[in-house]
Amino acid sequence: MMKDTLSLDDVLNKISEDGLRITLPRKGILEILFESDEYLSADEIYSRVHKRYPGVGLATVYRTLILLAEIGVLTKFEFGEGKARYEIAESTTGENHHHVLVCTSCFKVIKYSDFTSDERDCMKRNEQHLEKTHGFSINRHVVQFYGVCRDCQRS
Amino acid sequence: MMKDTLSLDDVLNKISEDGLRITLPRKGILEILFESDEYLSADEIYSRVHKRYPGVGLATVYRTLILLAEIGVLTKFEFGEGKARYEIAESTTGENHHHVLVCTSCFKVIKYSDFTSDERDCMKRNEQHLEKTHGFSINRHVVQFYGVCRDCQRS
DNA sequence: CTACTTGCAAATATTTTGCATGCCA
DNA sequence: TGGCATGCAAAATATTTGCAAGTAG
Repeated sequence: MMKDTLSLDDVLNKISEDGLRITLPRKGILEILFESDEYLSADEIYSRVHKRYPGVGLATVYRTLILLAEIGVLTKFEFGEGKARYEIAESTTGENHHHVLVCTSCFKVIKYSDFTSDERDCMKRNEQHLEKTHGFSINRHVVQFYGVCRDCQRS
Repeated sequence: MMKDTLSLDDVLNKISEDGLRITLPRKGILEILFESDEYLSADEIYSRVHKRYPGVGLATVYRTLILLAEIGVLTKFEFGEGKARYEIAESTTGENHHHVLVCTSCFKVIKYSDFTSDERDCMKRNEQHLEKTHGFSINRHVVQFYGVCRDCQRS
């Protein structure tokens, strides 16, 4: 039985197990991602990593993000801004549900976890139903509510 | 009480009511969108419109999509491909829920409407809860299940 | 008429790729 | 040491913008 949340060491182990190399850019990028509790874009990650480890280049950030998403330790999101954002996956195997509130005016993203247990049950039932009826193997799901936040409503 | 689904005429009326002009490019783009039941990207819309009305340019397509999304007759989506896709909104005022199954391998998008009524109720309850607790004014929501489709599982 | 729209080309923004060099295991 | 990784620059994509010319109302 796997832990609920991934640690930096879990990820480094996973990288090794997959026959990939643990390098400074990879560690740096993971540090930044683990330190942040927000969805980060590639250039945000780049500027933070590059400040700490000046050798690291933008192309490596992109390549690393793709690779980490492929091995399941990162999740990629898009919120209508025209660029992707990333976050450490909750786990490589278990639940990966991402429920957010997005402001279409300022692109603030609020993750909410105060959903009722029936939302969870409902999504679970649905996932099983869809896997069966459509022959999909489902890995994760995303629930996004789009609207205008309190601050933007005032202006 | 408004109709459930938007017609081309509804949209043209809305454009006029908003003080905007009804032009050939705008009509052409709307024709294409109404004829398709899939999510279309800007360049897909462009090539179809341009074939029918050779004068229409790509920049106009982009500008029109932004404008139509702003007045609420189009909805913009992103499925992790790195580009946006658009669809006629279900209505300018009522329910705008979009539930899909996305293949992360081939980017096939399946809209499903065979969700149980409790999924609908659940989302509705949640929406109201979130509006209250976070002060958002919510316009629409998106539910996306990501996985691998039957065809891609074979390869 | 007049101001909203358009087409085209140029500018941005984001992401990907080629290739010689670097460095982890 | 061998081959995966990296950095840089260039390329590929996607989207936006400036501006003169067109046209709907």
